[in-house]
Amino acid sequence: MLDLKVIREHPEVVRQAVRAKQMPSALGTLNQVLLLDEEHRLLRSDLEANQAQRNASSKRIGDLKRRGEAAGDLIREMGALSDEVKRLEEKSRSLDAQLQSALLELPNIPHESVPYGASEHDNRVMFERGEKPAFDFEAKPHWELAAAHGWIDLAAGVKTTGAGFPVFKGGGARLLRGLIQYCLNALVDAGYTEVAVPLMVNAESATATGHLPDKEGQMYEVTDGFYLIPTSELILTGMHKGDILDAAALPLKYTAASACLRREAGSYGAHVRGINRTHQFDKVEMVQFTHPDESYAAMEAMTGLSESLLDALELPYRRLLMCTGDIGFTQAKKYDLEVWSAGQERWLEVSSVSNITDFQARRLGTRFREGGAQGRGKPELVHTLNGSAFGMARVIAAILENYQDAEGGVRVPVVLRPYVGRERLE
RNA sequence: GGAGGGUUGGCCGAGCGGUUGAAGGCGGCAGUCUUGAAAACUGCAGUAGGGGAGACCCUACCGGGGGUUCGAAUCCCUCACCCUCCGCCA
Repeated sequence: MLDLKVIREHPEVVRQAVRAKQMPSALGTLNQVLLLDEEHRLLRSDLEANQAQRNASSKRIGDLKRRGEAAGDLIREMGALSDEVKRLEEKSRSLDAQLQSALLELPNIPHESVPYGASEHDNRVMFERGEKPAFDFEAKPHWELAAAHGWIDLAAGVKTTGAGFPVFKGGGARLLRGLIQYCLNALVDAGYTEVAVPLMVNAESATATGHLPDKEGQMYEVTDGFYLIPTSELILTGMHKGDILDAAALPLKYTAASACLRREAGSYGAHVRGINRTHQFDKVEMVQFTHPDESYAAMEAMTGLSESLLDALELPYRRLLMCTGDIGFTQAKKYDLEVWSAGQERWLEVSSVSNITDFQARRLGTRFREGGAQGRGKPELVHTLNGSAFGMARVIAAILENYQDAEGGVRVPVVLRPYVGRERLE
């Protein structure tokens, strides 16, 4: 959610942001916000004047009664005033509700370093690192390798659940577990606090993080008002809803491994084959709460950390600076990391690091000050960031494809061997 | 699932429907005293919105939302959460 004050004072900035993010429908929302805000403010000053008079008269009635004097006239007078206050309060509530819901539909403002672009084609490749493997045999895509060895059983997933719910078995399951463990340990070593999260969120948290209102129908909605988490970000970020953090404790850094559940409505075709895109996948996520002045530096550090893991896994990758048209609703700036997948000969997005600035924090009410909740001074909104140290499925796809050998087996990346317990999967 | 009890400021804890934004205590900050510290004493301290050049002033907020009333932290309804007991269960 944006700062209403900023919208009011610099509507042109918001207008430009909405255009850059390719959200023309939000232009109408912006105008609506401006109108509702104007109306609401006028109403409030009227309301408050009436309330002030009501309070003063009530006080006088109290005085008169205490002294045993008659207050009948004043009480009769108050009836009308009180009705008016009630009417204005109701109006104000309704306007505020409309304003709040309109406000939820305005996207975050992109950072000045984000290139303008209409679609994913305008993203910029910042650099490419690592050697693409060269084979003297025909490299297979991961789904063939996995099927041949039973590492990933798509059919079993279809039987028990449905398409897009892969079952990992044997070496595949070991590789998955090893990779998760490796990433978590590395992040804990880098100063992140490990968290084990609930797999469902309530609507309030999902709204605060900007995942609701859910126009794309990305989240699975289940009974009792819960949603299955599309990423542990919702929990890691939502944890500090309403908190006033201690400035000295910033940045707070959290990491969690969790299953992620996404509807991915409308996806089809070759690019979703195998485990390129699934409804359920495991992801190790990082979240930071930072001082506003530190968030862009933190973003670089988070991205660098993810990259160092890819370096260690010896996977070739590249970093993309996402353009205005391809960064998400909540995001001010975003980098994607893509790993080269030798069997498919294409880049797979495995990580995405975003600075949300104060967009979530405002809705969450997550602030900081010297001394924390009991401290002094004005609480100020923190900045939140999130990034993945990988969607596991795609990294596994890339490992299978890049590390395959002529015999149809797959070498295990050196750093994973202690976790997987073997040097080669066959 | 059933039956009770609870939710007040950073924390603990008062609070008859009328000067209660809220006693008291703890903790915090500043000062007096002290060579320094402690103790003691004095003072300052919530959040959000609005007005004013400023001193200040107004409004809302006692778990959330509604209601009763001239007036609600106090009465009523409702929802959420927490605790205790029973049942079920990994």
